[in-house]
Amino acid sequence: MKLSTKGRYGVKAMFDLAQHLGEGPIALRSIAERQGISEHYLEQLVSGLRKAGLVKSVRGAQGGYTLGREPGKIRVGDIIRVLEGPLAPVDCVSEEDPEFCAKAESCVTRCIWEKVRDSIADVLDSITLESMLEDAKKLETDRSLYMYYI
Amino acid sequence: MKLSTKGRYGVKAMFDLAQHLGEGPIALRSIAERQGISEHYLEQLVSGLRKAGLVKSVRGAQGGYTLGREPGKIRVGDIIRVLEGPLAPVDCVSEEDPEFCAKAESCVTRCIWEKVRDSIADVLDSITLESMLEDAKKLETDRSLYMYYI
DNA sequence: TGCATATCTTATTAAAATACTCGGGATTTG
DNA sequence: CAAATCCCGAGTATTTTAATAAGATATGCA
Repeated sequence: MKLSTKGRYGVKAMFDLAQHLGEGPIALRSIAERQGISEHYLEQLVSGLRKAGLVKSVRGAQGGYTLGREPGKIRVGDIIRVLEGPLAPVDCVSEEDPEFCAKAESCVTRCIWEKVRDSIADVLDSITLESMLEDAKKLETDRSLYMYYI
Repeated sequence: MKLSTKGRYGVKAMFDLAQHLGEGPIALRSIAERQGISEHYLEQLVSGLRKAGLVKSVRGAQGGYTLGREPGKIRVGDIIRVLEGPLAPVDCVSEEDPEFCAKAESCVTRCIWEKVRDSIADVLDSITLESMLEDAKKLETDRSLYMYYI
């Protein structure tokens, strides 16, 4: 039940883009350096995000990537689904075209995996890049207040 | 974010044992046949479950396995944790000894993985073998009622 | 125009994890 | 004793992961 680096790196990279919103296209190299990710590997991940419309690219010198739409309209769930495939702890309850199983109607364990899938989806779809930016801001002021009292 | 066969087979096998409660020790071979699992592979999984006290073994002819405690006191989460390791979508929020990360205090993505972990744990720890038996019974009567009306 | 900077695309690969398989030993019942 | 069963460790084929590499394409700027 682990996320691969694809999902983790992808969320990091998208959040990095959100943090640099309005600064024009951001080069992958700078994202990779800030987040400590292999640039070439990140390239592959971002390629998928671009095809899904989550980022837009600008080629050539001074090029780079920007968010495909407003941060409030990009959910962490959207990112994870692109990079890790449809949410599903097991294939028979996949969000899209679940694997057929003859016993599905009478399967008790299936109900469990459905609940797990839905609870994960609820969490990931309730968090947007915008809400993450707000959280980061809050974390920042909390920390500076804390420093102040010490 | 997939469960491996270890977790899936393990839950199936434990539920099978619950369904045969009170029939004395159940041989692995019969569980493997009913559930369509490789017997030798299941052996490895059950070995872990035994060390964790979730099943008891009886060696020798007519031997087999029984549940280690009442079905109401065995949560699906207990089974998954034994077979798949501590719940954690990423290592830095592992349920036990999470991987150290210097940026943990100010990490926004970390909060996400914590929420995911907790929501998964909530689901898996709310389901016991006993509640699964009840669900199975209910599914059964629902299906026979349905058949009756056709 | 030409060079530096980027994205884009495909192929290859090393290492790890997964899902078994196999062989043999220990223990108990009939 | 023989059959059934659990117990244990080693070996292995396949798949996935996480990169790495090499080159093609596009663009801004001097």
